Amino acid sequence: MSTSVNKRENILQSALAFFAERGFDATTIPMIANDAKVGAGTIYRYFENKEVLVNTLFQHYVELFTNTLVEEYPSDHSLRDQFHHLFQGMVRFTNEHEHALYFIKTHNAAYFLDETSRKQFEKLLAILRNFLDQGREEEKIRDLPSTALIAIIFGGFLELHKLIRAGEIEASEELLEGVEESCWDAVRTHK
Amino acid sequence: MSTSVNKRENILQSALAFFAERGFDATTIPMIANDAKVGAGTIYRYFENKEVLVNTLFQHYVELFTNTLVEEYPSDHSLRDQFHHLFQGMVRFTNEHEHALYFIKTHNAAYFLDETSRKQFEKLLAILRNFLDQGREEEKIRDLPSTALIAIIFGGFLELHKLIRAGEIEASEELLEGVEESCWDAVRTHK
Amino acid sequence: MSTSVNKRENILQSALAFFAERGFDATTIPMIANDAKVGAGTIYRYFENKEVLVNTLFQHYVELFTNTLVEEYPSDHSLRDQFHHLFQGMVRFTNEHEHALYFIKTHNAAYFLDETSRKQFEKLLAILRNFLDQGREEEKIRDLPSTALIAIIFGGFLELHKLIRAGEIEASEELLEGVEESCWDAVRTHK
Amino acid sequence: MSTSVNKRENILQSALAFFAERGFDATTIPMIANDAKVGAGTIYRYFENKEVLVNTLFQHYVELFTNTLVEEYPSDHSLRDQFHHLFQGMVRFTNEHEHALYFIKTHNAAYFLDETSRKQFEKLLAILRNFLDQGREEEKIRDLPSTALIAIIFGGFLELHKLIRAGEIEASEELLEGVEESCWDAVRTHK
DNA sequence: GATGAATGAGCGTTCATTCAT
DNA sequence: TATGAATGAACGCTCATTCAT
Repeated sequence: MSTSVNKRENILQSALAFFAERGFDATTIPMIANDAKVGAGTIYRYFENKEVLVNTLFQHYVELFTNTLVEEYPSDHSLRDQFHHLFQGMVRFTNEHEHALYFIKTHNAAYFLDETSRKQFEKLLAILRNFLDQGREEEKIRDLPSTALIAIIFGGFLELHKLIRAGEIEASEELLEGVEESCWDAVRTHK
Repeated sequence: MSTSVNKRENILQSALAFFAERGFDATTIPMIANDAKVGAGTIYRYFENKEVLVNTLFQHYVELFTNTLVEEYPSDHSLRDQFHHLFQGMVRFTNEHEHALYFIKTHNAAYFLDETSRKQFEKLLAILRNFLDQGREEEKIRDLPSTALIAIIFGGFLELHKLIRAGEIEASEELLEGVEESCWDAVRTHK
Repeated sequence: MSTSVNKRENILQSALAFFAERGFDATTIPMIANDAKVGAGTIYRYFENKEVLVNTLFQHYVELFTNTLVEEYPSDHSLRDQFHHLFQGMVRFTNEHEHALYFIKTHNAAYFLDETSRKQFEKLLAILRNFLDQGREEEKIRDLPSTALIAIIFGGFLELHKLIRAGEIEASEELLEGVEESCWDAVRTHK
Repeated sequence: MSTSVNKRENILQSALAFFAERGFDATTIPMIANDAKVGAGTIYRYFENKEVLVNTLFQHYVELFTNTLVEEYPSDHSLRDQFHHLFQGMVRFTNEHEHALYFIKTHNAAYFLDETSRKQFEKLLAILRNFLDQGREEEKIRDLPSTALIAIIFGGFLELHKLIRAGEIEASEELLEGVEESCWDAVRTHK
């Protein structure tokens, strides 16, 4: 039981790391099994097949990320504060789950995602969209489709994250503040 | 004669579309052959193997994109004009080559790229880096690593492009102007 | 456990028979798998690839044959007795391993043999060469290159063996004694 | 016409060299076509397929060799002289057709030979068998199956020939005389 | 429940053969 | 007649998945 939970968790962690680093298609079940220190067959006791595994992983982390963004959401603070909360959520989530956001980003349009995964991802987008739509009504956010703005924030942050992961730049406090400011300037109106 | 050119071109176009949509590893030679309406073996008359095919494609489009950015570059105009030139280059290139930029973005760090491909891609980055470094000296561009800013522009634009390709938003003149402005605001200093 | 050993052994036996009968290039993995009653993939659990399989087989039987020739070698008997020992070794080895010597003969110069295989085969030749060189010093063996004499014995015996395997002649005690005498007369001096 | 004859001849010569050096299965049609300086398709104007080509070649050279042995056969000379004639025939044939005898030897039991080829080869053996049977009646040839004796001569001579081809020993007059004597001693009775 | 040996579908690739030119 | 571009069957090999232990 406790063993089982651990095994399942080990499998998920190993799979996450490989999917993020090499992608779903370049990752083999033996690789995951080996890294998770379980038999290859054991993976199939916890996950029907490789696609179920990747969807489970995707849904889990999208939900976790969604919760991170939603928790203690400062609805009654300024729009800038709300943006800060969201951006900090990204940062914190990435710190806590090294591979998760990059995995989500590189696999969110993949051919093997099922309905549930796509819907889960939609829910995440909805939160960001709500924020932006509200801001646009107040004329504090640009009159561009929310999806486009999300793309800029998400895309920017995650390409940055990729560089940090690759060791090409260092994730200092200053850098992150600068990037947050940059993203905010990308999104807000400059009357 | 003309047939051969067409076959080679068909293979390249089919491969580009699949690589962009599913990635290199998830794309099989039979998929490409079928889509290009040639026999599987025919692909090997034009390309030594799958890796040569993907490198050929990568180098071709990185070079084409680089040329697009470099052509008629307004060196003596304002930084904003230069940015416009670069952004318009992206837009034009993407209009002319639907899958190319997305393919470049999703494969530029792939394990199967050869030296030439990597160097070719470095040349492209150098152009963008030069632009940003120059602007930073003039204190018109934020004091963030160029790679990070490139990530924001590239990432933002391409996530947007992905949405356009997916048909979720429409690529109107206004939208693109708005996104350009948004990217510019992400990158420039706001005294 | 015992199953695994058997599978490996079955694969080796099937491969040996095909390699001897049709040659390495004309033998396909599916042929071997089918004959050994294993899945094609199973072969790769035991042998890294087809070349490793053929080299394993080659080395195994060359060593076995070498040992057969060396065991209880009558160094202090007459040259004729030594020849008898070697010839009997060939006969016995061929009786115990139907296809092995023919396989060795037809593949000993093949392009796919690795260093170890070549060295192993050299060791076998060295034994025969030593015997002949010693005899030539005593002027009991013809003054022809040892390699040439080995070729005559080996070639003669194995062409004979081929006929026996093909069922065209029967391997009686008398026949073998006659052939031994014939080979000995081919090799020795007739003062 | 003359061109055609040449093309056909070129194809046969190139095929012979490759078959002798690498074997039938390791030889590709493009290899032959390239070496013969004809298009790959051209080969199929002269030979229905690869197997017909190899059978044509086999039959041609077996017949040629047979004729070499039969020509000017000294029926009324001594057995030893007849043997000399046969052995000289082998030598001469090998000098005139570098790859032919080795090709015949390495392919005479191949799975792809047709009925005609096998019969042709049988005819060649019959000549040698006749010689031996006659000698045995006179009690000048050992009482061993003719096929076995042929195997010794053929096997010995051709293993020797292989060494010469490989450059491991030189084909001097003396060597050949010595080998002939050796073969003769292998075959004759030593009352 | 956990394992990993075994499987075979399907991959990338080669090459005998065909056929439009 | 001669060609070589094109084909697809079949190769060697990998790996998701199964199942006896």
